[in-house]
Amino acid sequence: MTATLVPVFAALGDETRWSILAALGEGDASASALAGRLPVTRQAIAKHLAVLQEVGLVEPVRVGREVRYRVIGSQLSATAHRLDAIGAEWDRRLAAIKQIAEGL
Amino acid sequence: MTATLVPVFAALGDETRWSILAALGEGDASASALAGRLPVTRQAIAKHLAVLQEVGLVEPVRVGREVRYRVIGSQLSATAHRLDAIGAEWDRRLAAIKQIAEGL
DNA sequence: GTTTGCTGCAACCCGATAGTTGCAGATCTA
DNA sequence: TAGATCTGCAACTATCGGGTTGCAGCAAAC
Repeated sequence: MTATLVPVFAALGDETRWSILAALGEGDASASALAGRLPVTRQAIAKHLAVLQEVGLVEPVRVGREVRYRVIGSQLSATAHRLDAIGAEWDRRLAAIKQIAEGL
Repeated sequence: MTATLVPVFAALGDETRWSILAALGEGDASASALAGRLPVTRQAIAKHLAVLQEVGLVEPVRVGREVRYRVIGSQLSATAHRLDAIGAEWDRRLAAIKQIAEGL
């Protein structure tokens, strides 16, 4: 269902990919259309879109002869919640360790 | 204050780094100590710790002649919340676009 | 004061990946 | 049918990053 967490972060760890996501945020667009707005080649964008699709952050939609891509915001939210849970767990555990260390 | 978002994700996009974070979750440890538990060299771990420190996910603590590292869970939570906000914003905007597209 | 153990720096290797150009195939339009 | 566009595949380059080994420096222990 949801992709494993780490590859999602790897996908999000690239500026160009965020530019693409930002551009897609203003409406679905094809790789060619995005190439007009961003300072990289269509093929480079196509590769990035493949990566984003792989981890479920984006989804292709055929419209005639072109392939538009749409951002899946819920995947972003899901990832955020999993990360938040981990962060909270860490704080909890570290607090426990700290108490032990303080001799309580 | 909080590091820019993208480098944090880049830091979280590596399995070994998660192993290190997980190991640190059971208590602060030095690079040498971690090298005993993980299947990589001390220097490799040192590099990873430098990356993690750079983005504020981890914090060094001198203890005598060794340098222990501690996870900063709150940074993880902060990142999660920023990501969640972005995801929600995206969903909101895309819903609006969808309504427009449906002629409403 | 010598030995032990931990840190830090530098050079190096290699695989992954961001980016490019070029071309072939498919599809809409005139 | 011909021409214009958009996609997809392949080859190639170059940089980055994860990992290694080796060595020098320094703090603790004995």
